[in-house]
Amino acid sequence: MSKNDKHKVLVVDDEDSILELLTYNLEKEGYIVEAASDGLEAVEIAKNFKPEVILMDIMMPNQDGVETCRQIKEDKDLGDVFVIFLTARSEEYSEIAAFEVGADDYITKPIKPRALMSRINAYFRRESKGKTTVEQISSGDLIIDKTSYTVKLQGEEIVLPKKEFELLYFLVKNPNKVFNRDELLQNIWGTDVYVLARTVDVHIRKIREKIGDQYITTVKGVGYKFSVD
Amino acid sequence: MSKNDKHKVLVVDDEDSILELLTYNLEKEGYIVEAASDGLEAVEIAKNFKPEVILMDIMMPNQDGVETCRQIKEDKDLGDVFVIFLTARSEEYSEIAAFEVGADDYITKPIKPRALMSRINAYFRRESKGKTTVEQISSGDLIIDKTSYTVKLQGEEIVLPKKEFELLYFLVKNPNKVFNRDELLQNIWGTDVYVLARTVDVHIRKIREKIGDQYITTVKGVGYKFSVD
DNA sequence: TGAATATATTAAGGAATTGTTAAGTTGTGG
DNA sequence: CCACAACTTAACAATTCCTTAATATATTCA
Repeated sequence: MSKNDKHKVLVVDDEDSILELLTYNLEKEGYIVEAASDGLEAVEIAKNFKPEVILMDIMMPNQDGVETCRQIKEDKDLGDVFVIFLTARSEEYSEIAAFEVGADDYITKPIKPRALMSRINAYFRRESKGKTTVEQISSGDLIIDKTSYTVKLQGEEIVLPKKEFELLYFLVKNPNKVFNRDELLQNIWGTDVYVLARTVDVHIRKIREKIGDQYITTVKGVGYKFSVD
Repeated sequence: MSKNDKHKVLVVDDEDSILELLTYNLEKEGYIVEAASDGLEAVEIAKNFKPEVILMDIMMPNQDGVETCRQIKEDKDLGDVFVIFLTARSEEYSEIAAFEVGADDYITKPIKPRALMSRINAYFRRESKGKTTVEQISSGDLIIDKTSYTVKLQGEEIVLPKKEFELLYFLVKNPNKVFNRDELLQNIWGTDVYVLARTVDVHIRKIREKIGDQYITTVKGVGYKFSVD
């Protein structure tokens, strides 16, 4: 997962050891994590934190997971959060009760970190798929295809490395618009990656080397743009 | 789903809680649902109810799912019903036994309502369109035959092991599209199998060893794709 | 024009990703 | 129960990519 599209997950459990386990693994995968140790706290945190996924124990003191889920699902600001219950196999909570209040999935304890991560990753992957990003754009004699990471130039197919491709893709998506190096870094490298602005130059050169000099124009003192007549 | 094209689903399981869960979710989606709690009852109900889909546990008292499925498939009035087995992962029932008696799909417990529904909905969507299951696809000088798990390459026939074949098949079915390792795992290994992403590399290498390096392209930092001009 | 500033180019080191091999595991059929 | 094949994991090698830095070239403006 790239650094600039971090997802937010709220974990809720009354056992500290479980919270730690979940938090540790999720953060290792690059998620932003907050933790709550009962249902009341969970609702409070959720309101501000606005997580995309909540991992929550069903059995908790103060307020159980089912009730907490209902409250969260009723809140129109939080309503489309994805709620995953953690249940011990022995627990006699009815699955129906959980799904009636809008739970989306459940995972039985004991928690296997790898399985959990794969499931959460899968969720975010599904989510991001639905969005209609234009996968292929063309400009003049260039065809740029994100699904294959290739650039087609007069019939010839060129595979670009990730950064080069994304840089070119970004410029082509915004034709004739000039971006300075910092803007390009923000958009392609991400907000929390710190590399020198000059790095952009090198990538621009590599792209030009492969597709020719006529597409990307340098605007001195400002930055670069993709030129289209 | 509109009222006049409601579909009929029969659910069969010896655990009441599962029956309830399935019934609840299916009815919420607009299906007409009947329930049976063992194989004998299932056959009885099926004869009158004439469901289009049967969701059935494999392990049941009185008469197990495999035997029940066989009986249903032999009945000429019910023969083209779509049978989906529910299996606990731990169960030692072989997939082969199930498919030999005509099962069409299977789902491993624990049941995730959302995933199940999307699978059933997908089934009915396919049905209404008229199904075309492609068993053989070819690309360039490669012919890939799913019925025999073989790849024909310039006349020479190569038998691939299951995982290798399915991986190649998937890539060929989506030519020029890059998939990252997680996507490949999800699509070939399944959503609830948890193996390391690097396992994909090894399989890719084995495929390349057998068919040559020119077909599968590595897109560094992204994943793999099957390249076609 | 010449100094100052900005970009282009190249090369090199390090970081990250992938390739490859081999050993351990599991499952299957004889 | 053994032998074999398939699958998974782990370790290490090879490669590619990214970043930096150093130098060259180009542009701007006094």
